[in-house]
Amino acid sequence: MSELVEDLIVNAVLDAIAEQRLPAGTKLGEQPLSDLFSCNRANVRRALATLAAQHVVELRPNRGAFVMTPSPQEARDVFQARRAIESTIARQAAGRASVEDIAFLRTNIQDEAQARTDGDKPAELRASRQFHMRLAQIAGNLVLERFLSELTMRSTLILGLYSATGSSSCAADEHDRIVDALEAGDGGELIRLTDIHLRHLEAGLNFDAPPAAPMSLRDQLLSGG
Amino acid sequence: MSELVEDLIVNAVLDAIAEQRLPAGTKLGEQPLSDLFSCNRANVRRALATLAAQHVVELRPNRGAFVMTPSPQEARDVFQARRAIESTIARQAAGRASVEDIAFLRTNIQDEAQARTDGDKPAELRASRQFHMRLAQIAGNLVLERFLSELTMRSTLILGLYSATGSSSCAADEHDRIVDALEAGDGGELIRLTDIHLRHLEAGLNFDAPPAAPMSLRDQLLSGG
DNA sequence: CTAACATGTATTGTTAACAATTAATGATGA
DNA sequence: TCATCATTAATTGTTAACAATACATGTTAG
Repeated sequence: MSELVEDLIVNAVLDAIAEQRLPAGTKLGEQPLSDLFSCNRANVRRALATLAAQHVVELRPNRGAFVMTPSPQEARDVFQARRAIESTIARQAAGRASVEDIAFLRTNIQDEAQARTDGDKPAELRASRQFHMRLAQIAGNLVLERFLSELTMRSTLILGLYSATGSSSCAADEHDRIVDALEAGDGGELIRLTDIHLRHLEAGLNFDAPPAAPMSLRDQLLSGG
Repeated sequence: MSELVEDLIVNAVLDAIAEQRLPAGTKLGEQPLSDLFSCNRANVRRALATLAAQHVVELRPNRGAFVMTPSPQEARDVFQARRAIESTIARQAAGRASVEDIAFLRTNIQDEAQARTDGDKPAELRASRQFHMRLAQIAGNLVLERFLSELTMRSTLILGLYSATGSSSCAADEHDRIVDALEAGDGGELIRLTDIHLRHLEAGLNFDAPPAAPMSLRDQLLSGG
C-alpha cells in the first residue's frame, strides 16, 4: 500500500478539486506543497507536471502552477466530450451491472440526497462524481474511465465558475431513472437518459458570472486528508 | 517560437513513437535523453512524467521509463474509445469543413499512397495520423482533439505490436470515401464510414505475435529532428 | 493624490553532488 | 557445465545550494 509521494500529491489535489475546496485560479506554490507533504520540491514538480498533463492545473513559466480556469469555450468542449464518452459507457454498461453495482448506485443516490439536505456540498459533489465513475467502471474500459475521470474533474471546476442556479450538481431523480434503466438492461433508454442528464447539467451554466477569488491552501488540502 | 525544453523532449518522443521509430518496450534512459537535448536531468524527468500521464510511457520505480507495451485488453479499450470519440468528431466535422480542409485531406491521401508505394513506413504512418487529426481539428473541439492525439499514438504502438497482415495502417480508399462524405456534408454517412474504418483497423490485429525487440535510442530520435 | 520607479523579498528554475537501488560481471563450488 | 553468490558498474532517486525571474513594498516626482 505504500504509495509514491508524487501520487499522494496528485490525488490530494484532485480530491480537493473534486470537492471544490480548491477553486479555479488558486496558486499551488512549490514550497507550501513540499512543506505539507514533507518532501522535496522535485517530487512536487513532477506531480504538478502530471496534473498539468490532465489540464486540471495550468503551468505558467516563471510564475508557478495554478488550478485551471476553464473558459466558456472549454466548458462547451468538455461537456460535448462527456456526452461522447458517457454515451459509449452507457451502451457498454447496460447488461453488465452486477447486483452489487446496482446496490452501490442506489445507496450513492441516497448519500447524495442526504448530503444535499445537510448542505454538505463537498459530500454531495463527491457522491455525484462517484455515481458517474461507477458507471464507467461497470463499462469496463480503463481508457474511457480515465478520460471521464479527467472530464468530471474539469466539470467540477466549470460548475464552480459558471453554475447559475443552485443546481451546481446532478438532479437526483435523473440518477434514479438511470439506475432503473441500467437494472432493466435497457441500453437505448440508458443512453438517452445519460445524454439528457448531461445536457441538463450544461444548460444550468451561465457565462456572465465573475470567477471566484482564490483562498488559502492548507485548510483546503487538509480537510480531505 | 522558443519552446520550452520539456516540450521539445515530449514532442520528439511522441513524433518518434508516431512513426514507429521507437517501438514498445524501448528504454528511455535519463542520461541519454539529457545528453541528446543537452539539458539537465530535471527537465527530462518532467518530460517523462508528462508522457507517462498520457499512457504512452510507463514509469517503473527505480527501473526507469519505457515506451508503453499495450496489452490486448488495452488495445480493445483504445479502439473502443476511438470509435466513441471519432464518431462525435465526424458528426461535428460534417458541414464544417472548408475548401482548404478538403484540399488538405485530398493531398494527404495522395501523400500516404505515395509513401506506401515508396515503402516509406514512417511517412505513411505520419500521413495516416495527420488525416485523423485534421478531422479532429475541423470538428473544433480541443478536448476531443487531445484525446484523439493520445489514442492515435497508442494505436501506433498497438499496430506495431499486433498488426497481423501488412495492413498496419489505414486503407486508402476508405479515407477517400470519408472525404467524399465530408465534402457532401452527409453527417450520417460520415459517422458510418468512420466507424467501419476503425473496425477494419482493429480487425487487422492478431494477438499471438511476440513483441519486437527494443533498439537503440539516438538513431531513432534524431532521424525525425 | 496618482503614477511611475527603484529596492527588497519571495518564488521558480537550474545545476551539481550524493545516496540508494538495480543490473551486470565474474568468481566459486557443486 | 550450470547455478549461486559476491563484487562492480550504471542508473535512478534525493537533497541542497545557487541563479534568475517575478512580485510586493515603499519611495519619489509630477
